[in-house]
Amino acid sequence: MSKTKLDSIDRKLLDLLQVDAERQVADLAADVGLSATQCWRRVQRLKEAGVITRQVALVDRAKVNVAVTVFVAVRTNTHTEQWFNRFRATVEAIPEVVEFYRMSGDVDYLLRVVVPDIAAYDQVYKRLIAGTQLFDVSSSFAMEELKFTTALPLSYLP
Amino acid sequence: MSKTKLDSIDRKLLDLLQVDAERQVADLAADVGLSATQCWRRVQRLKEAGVITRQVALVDRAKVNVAVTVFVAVRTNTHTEQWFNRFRATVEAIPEVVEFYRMSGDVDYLLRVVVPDIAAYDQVYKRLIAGTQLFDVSSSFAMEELKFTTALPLSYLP
DNA sequence: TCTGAAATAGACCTCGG
DNA sequence: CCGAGGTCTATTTCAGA
Repeated sequence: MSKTKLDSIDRKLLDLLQVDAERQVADLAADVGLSATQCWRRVQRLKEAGVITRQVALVDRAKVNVAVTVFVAVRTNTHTEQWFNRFRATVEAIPEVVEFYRMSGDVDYLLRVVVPDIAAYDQVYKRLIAGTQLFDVSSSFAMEELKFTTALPLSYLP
Repeated sequence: MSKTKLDSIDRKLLDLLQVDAERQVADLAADVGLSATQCWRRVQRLKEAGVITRQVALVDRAKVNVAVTVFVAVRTNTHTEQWFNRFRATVEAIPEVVEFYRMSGDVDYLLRVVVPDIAAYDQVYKRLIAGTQLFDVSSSFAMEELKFTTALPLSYLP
């Protein structure tokens, strides 16, 4: 893996592609002031370097009936590797869990879960605690999603 | 907007496209057992119905130097609409904030922020509290991202 | 060596059956 | 509803700087 140096044109391309990956090469080229060929090569390099990992379709949460977001803060008192592996496997097998972090501080793990309603959340909750022994689980419901973007800020480029 | 009924083939298509939107129609068609034309029509309909909202490029967090994730829990004691509008505008203008929810319970708002390091987070923090009067701000750092997916679970389809 | 224009290949999308 | 062909786009090649 080479030292990926990204200049301002790469940055512009990423900015555009993070918002809409369907744009045509010629179109992008015009926006960044490059020939189509050159632009195509840039995008190719960004993919090969692993800067762009992949391209995905985003789906409307309400339209697939998972409008409810729940954050689940988990604390444990069993800090063994065995416990962790089991917990991790449990969580990864639950498709309703879309994010899963190991945290510093008070809470040990934080999960973001998407479900249709509270009843469905209860099912997920049961699956979670069935897998492993948890010390404390605290669920917070999101009332409204005010911002959600997959576009990362590009002001800190290497 | 028509009542979007999604059958098991739509579900399969969404499942595939949520993971990789670059797959070719003929390829998808083979996987779901449809003719290319029919498959193309399905995907088209999913887009027109707004089930698929758009297609984006996902970028490697480490490669663009925002490897650190911070969750910011915000509490306020100024529950006016004017305050909210100001806060919302402040938050939306900060590209480091990638998620922003209004919560029930103890915490009023939850933000997910991505930055290169703690110093950079401090800058974001300052921008946050500069915009509006906040009662309490509590930051938790993620040590490790164990799971992150943009793919929603499709077991609750309408 | 690098650029960009033009050829090629291949996928999308439309249309007739 | 299906497949075949026309059209458009990505990709490669190649001549020139």
